[in-house]
Amino acid sequence: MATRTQDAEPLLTPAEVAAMFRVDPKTVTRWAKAGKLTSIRTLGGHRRYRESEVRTLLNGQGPAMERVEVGEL
Amino acid sequence: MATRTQDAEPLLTPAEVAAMFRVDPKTVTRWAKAGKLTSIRTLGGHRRYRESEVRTLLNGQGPAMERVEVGEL
DNA sequence: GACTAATGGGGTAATTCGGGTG
DNA sequence: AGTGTCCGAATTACCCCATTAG
Repeated sequence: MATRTQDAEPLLTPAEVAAMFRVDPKTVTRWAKAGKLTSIRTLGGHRRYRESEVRTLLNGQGPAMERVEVGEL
Repeated sequence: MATRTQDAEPLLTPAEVAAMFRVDPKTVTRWAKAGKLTSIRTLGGHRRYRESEVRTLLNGQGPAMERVEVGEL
């Protein structure tokens, strides 16, 4: 492999994840506690979530999934 | 902190969609099970619906097909 | 150090799920 | 085939306040 120097991994705050799932930030916290979401804790104890994982979960289970069947609007 | 993530579409809760259609939330669930509505499940199993799709269906005429934003892969 | 906004933790209602029935 | 209601169980939403983030 290569460079294990710096991985700029986009992290999301609970409010961001909650907005994407249309749920309460507290609910996202419960998911993290339940182990359904990978939570990265700050030094103060707050949680941060990986944007890549959140997007994957939002799409259901397929990262390489996209469709371009645009109809009329 | 300020919003660096705008990859989320507006979602609606079953109660919201049910109120818009004047039906029971259970009926909305049946529509989702029948494939007439795109349902996005939360990590807890609850369903969320796309606000854009619901609006399109409310308008009546068009099919259940709407444009999907293809992210940057 | 002080400030505003958000988060964590706990606890309690409200909603939703799933199946079965009218 | 489609919808409304019943039930039990699970999940989620909103209340409090102390701490953390920036």
